This record gives sequence, C-alpha cells and structure tokens, in this order.
Amino acid sequence: MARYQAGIRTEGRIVDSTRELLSEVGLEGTTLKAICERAGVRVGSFYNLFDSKESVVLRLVGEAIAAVDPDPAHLGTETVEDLVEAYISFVTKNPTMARIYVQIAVTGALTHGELHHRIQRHHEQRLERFRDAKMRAEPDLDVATATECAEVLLASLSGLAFRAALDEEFDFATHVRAVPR
Amino acid sequence: MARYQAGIRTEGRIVDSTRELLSEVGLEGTTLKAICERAGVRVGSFYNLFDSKESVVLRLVGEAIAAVDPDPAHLGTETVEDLVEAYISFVTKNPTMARIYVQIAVTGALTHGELHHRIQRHHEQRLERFRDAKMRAEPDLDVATATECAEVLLASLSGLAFRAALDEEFDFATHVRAVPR
DNA sequence: CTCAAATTTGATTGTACACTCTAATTTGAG
DNA sequence: CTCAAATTAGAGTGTACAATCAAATTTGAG
Repeated sequence: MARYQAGIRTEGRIVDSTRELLSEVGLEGTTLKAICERAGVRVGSFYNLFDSKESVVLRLVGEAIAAVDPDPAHLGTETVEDLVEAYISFVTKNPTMARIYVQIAVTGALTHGELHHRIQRHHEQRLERFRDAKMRAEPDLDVATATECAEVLLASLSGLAFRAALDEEFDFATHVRAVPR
Repeated sequence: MARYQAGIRTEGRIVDSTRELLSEVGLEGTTLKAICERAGVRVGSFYNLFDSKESVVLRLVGEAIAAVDPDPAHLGTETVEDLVEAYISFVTKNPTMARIYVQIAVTGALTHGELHHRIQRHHEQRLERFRDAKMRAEPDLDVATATECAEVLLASLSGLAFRAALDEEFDFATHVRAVPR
C-alpha cells in the first residue's frame, strides 16, 4: 500500500496540468493525451493513479466549488455583502477556477449526470446562504420573498461571471457592485 | 441548378432534426449520425446539401439569435419593459430555442472562434438596445450609467435564462419580473 | 543489499467522430 | 418520353479519443 514519492509527485503534476488545461481550453480540449503530455507522463501511468479521466475532472470541480464560497466557519454571521465580496474576490483573484466552474457548469451539467447533480446541489446551498444572510439583515421579510431576492441576486452574479469568462476585458468587480440589492 | 422538391424536403428534415437534437442533448450530443438517423437520411445525402455539420449548427444559431429579439421594426420606440417582456416570451414560449442559445453560447463560444464572435456581437447589439431604451426613459442619465444598468440587467436575464435551461421546474417569468431595474 | 510492491512504459484495442467518393436512383423541364 | 442534373445510398477514410495490459524499471522499508 505504502505510496512512493515518485507516484505522489506524478499525481500532483497530473492534477496541475488538468487544472491548467480546463481553464485554457475548456472541458472539450482537456483530453487524456493533452493532460499526459503536459504532465510529462505516459498514459499508462495516468491509469495507475486514476480510475478515469472523469475522476480527475471531478476532483477539480470539487476544488472549484470549495473555492467559490467564503470560510464556512463564519456561517451564521455573514452578510449579503460578505458573500458578494467573497464571490468577487473568487472570480478576480482566481479567474482560472472561475472559468473552470462556469465551463463545467454548462458543458458538463447538461449532459453528464454526475456533474449536473453536483452543480445543482451547490446552487441550492448557495441560495440558502444568500437567503439566510438576507433574512438576518431584514428579519421581517418572509422566506419566499427572501428566497426570491437571493435567486435574482445569484442569477445576476452568475450572469456577470459568465460574461467575465467569455470576455477577458470585462470589469467584473465594478459591475457586480453595481447590482441593486 | 434548379432544385428538386425531394432535396428541399430533405434539407428541411435535416434542419428540424438538428434543432431538436440541440435542444435535447446539446451541442455535444448532436452528432452527424444522430442528425441523419433522425432525419431518415444517409450521410451522403447530408453532404450533398450541406458543406459541414457546423454550417447547419450555425444556421440554427442565427435562428436562435433572431428569435431572442423583438420586432426590429419597433427599434427606437421600445421600452426596457418591452425588451424584458420580449425576452420572457422568447424563453417561455420557445424553450427549445432558448436552450440552444444558452448551450451554444457557452459550449461553442469558448472553443470555436466563429460562434464566439457571433455571440459576442449579438450581446453588444442587445446591450445597445437596452441602454437606448433606458436613456429614452430617463434622458438625464449619462451614457456610462445607462450602459452600466443595461449590462447588469442583461446579466440578470442571462443568469436566469441559464438557470431555466438547467432546471425545467424553474419559473423564469416570475423571477425575471422580480429583477430590480 | 534485497526484494516485493509501486511505478512507468509503450504498444494496443475499440469506439466514435466528421467527412469523402462512386455508383445507383430519382426528378422534372423541354 | 428523354435525359441531364439533382439526389440518394452506403461502403470507406482518416483521425482522435479513452482505456487496457504485460513487461520493464524504480523505489524504499527492513
């Protein structure tokens, strides 16, 4: 069972090259051959470490999802502003990951069932956090209205993130801060 | 040169089956084989009528783009509400086309250059129309602010359209009407 | 140093894809 | 009815893909 250093390093290189490729050429361009070439590894070595190409991609999706949300420890005290600012810093400081998320959300979710569920579940969680933050700020609001607000705000954010993913010039932060809430 | 009826009918069947496939299984699942099978046509017949698979897809993109916008004849008098309502009725009455647009916007734009330009150009045109409508309603607004508003509103709409494309249950119209402007 | 286990290699398989080509068939204008 | 042009059929090409496998090599604990 005991793993060797060589194998661990190889695994890291494979994950790194997959991440780079996903952000540079999308899911479509991230082929097994491309991953292996960039990692300086033969195909056989890849399959010694991973069950399938999908398993690496799925790991990266998890990474991206984890990076979207701010410190879960603060759950229960965060404001809508906190969540919005966290999203801004995610997209601007981590454009690679943001791109991966947007790309996989669409290219993956519509066809591959596994990714679809993962993205859907993540959206619901985010919706709840935004709604709770909203209700913390305005306790008189009923749940339905708060959920409505959260849904629209989230849609604006993802719409703008989508735009940022397609157009490098797009000033994401400024536009997000202009979103009415 | 004179075309025969048989060829014209075949062409129609191919376009129809491509449209159906795009909305059902996305760009990825819309293979030449699938198109031909559904159209009840052999591969050779396809290439007698079209240069490539891409050319049919591109025609469908044009169709989708044309369907997104309301009657261009009214250009110059339409209000922001008109544009928003037109978008709502496009997405709700024509979910197939909406799906095609969203899917192609992302899956296509990031990799295939041709589609990328087309989608980008369309977005800019839409942005201008929303901005002009906004300025017509509030003549005191400076161009930058109006553009800003239009950009955010459009992002909200596309974010919600994206959501609707992923989740059949999603009540698009209600959410769009809840978007602050 | 030894040796079993971990890792690497590279040739190989099988499948799906867009697209081509030639010959047979069908169409419809004159 | 004729026949050139349009259409269709369907086998075939080439390429890219994910994944497999047995054999060679490397690792590192004892």
